[in-house]
Amino acid sequence: MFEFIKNHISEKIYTNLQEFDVKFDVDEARSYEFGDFATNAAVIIAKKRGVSPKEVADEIAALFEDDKYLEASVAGIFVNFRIREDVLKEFVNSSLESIEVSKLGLNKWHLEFGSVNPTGPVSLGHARQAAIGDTLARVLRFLGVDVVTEHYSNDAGRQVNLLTMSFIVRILEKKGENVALPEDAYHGDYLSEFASRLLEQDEDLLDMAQNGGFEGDWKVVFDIAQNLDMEFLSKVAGLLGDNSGEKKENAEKGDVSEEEMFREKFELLKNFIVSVCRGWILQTFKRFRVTFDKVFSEKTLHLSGALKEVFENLQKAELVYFKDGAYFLKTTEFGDEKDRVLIRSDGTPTYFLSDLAYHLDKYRRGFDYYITVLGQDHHEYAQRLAIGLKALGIEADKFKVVLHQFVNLKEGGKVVRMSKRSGKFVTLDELMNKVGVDPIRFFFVSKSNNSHIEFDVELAQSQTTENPVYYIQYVHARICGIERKLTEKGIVLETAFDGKLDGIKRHLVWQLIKFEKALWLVLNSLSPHHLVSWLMETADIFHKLYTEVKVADNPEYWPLFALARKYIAQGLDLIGVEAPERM
RNA sequence: GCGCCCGUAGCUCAGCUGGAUAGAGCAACGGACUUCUAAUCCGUAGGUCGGGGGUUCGAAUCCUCCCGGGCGCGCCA
Repeated sequence: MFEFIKNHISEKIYTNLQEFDVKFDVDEARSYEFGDFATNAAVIIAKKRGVSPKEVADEIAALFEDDKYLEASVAGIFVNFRIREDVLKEFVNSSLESIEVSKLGLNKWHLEFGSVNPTGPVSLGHARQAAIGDTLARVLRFLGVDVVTEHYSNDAGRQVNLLTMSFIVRILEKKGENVALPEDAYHGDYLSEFASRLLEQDEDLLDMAQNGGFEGDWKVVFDIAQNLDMEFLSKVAGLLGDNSGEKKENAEKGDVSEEEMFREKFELLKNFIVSVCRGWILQTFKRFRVTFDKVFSEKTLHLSGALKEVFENLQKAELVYFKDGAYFLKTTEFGDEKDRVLIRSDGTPTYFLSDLAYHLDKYRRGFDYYITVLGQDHHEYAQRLAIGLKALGIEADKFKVVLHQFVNLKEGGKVVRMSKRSGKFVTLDELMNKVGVDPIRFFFVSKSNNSHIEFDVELAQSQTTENPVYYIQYVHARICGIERKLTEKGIVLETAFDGKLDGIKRHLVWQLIKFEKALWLVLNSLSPHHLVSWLMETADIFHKLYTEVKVADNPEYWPLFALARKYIAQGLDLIGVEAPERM
């Protein structure tokens, strides 16, 4: 409806005034008092013609004298439009059937978000990323887009080796060994807990691992854990290349098969603990009402030779050179300030190379757009990635990165520093335990992506009733309450609207029409907060209407309430927040 | 030093593809529950839109400089 009327206005002006080469705006009027829509066409066209804006404004207004949908009025240099009452009524009655919005068409979009190293719990930063990504996915789907959501799991490389090493240390601790956790290891308590549960053969831990993709033999993992010793740990340390000075001399002498066996054990342990962490992460996201169509493992790219292929393609294109023992990509040829390493001097691929392989994989799966939601700290990386994609010769402008600012946690008026490796942070699970899902999902998408968020834990706990999310949910609960009450009394509720649409009642209908505008704003900015603004405004108008119109005495207004509930429920669903029937 | 983002009411933030008196929530103050849930409503108060300059008929919005804050500038991911 919104987009339809908008187009109707501009088309009518273009067609009748024949000003094809000017660009003017048609949008919602600045204030509801002025009208529903407004255009600045008069001032733009007047300037071009060299006449007064008033003259053109009158001309435009005259065009709409017998318009089917609108009545126009001139206010200074603007022309304002009001939708006719019968058109509004028609909107109400058809929307009671189903909410219709202009669709985007048959686009296929790929959305990647909530991608995290499977090395620990979900942090608040990732939670914001997931809330944004999931809301975008829901909105896009509502707009008719074919969406695939994907979680990319960085389960290869040094970080997961470090994780495994930390896990081994924790197991040894449980077995009574006197070991210290290295500085750069993962210090969170969860690994210690997982170690205990593994040694106790806790079935729930196995479940978690299997949810995270573990397919190995659980008994074997248990055996390995049982028989871990300090020697094993020292071999692991060598594997990490921590002490680069003492490159393994034992490799020369050591029994090859023994070395292979050690490797195998290490890989299995790694596979297990990585799967546990990934299962945990996915479980947390699920609780946060975020699910993914696909979980993509970085490791599979290494195993399939995808990295090698990308590297060789770049080599063939003569974009790679060898220097200081490492292979560099000539990103400077594409505007980067310096060239980037693809393969390190120790022969291992960088994250950059595997990420290029990952994006090529996405590209080959064939989408119209590829969205990646990342924290603001990745902004420079995002640019480099775009450059890398150009080097690969794929359509880089189909890839869009949505950056969001951080979540700062405040406790006692102080900003809490969060770091995963130190284990000092508040996790999404903990926060959900404290305040529930709804306030968090709501809060994380209620500000623009570019805006920093200050999350005050105490405030969230102590003042939950003052959270705006309840203001919106209360609309839904109130309407459900009325319906219950009236139905109990045996009052038959109207299913079609034919009352008078004036004052606040008309304002509400207009607000519901603007739902479509809010969705398109989300689409164009890829920032979900516009939808929350709409929800707030809608709740505001509804609560006013509620005090003004007593449906019990005026049952003819019931369809307006029913419609408000429908829209509020839809809006809340799109941001992943529940619409309760009572509060 | 370079790059990205931010600076709007006491607090947290909308508004930024230029337009008509700058908005909301919270906090403050004063009212409204024998009436569909007061987790609500009505009212009051609160702003040189960080600062200077520029473009324009018109700037919170665009350009530029300055000040202040966050983040990033690895053969980490």
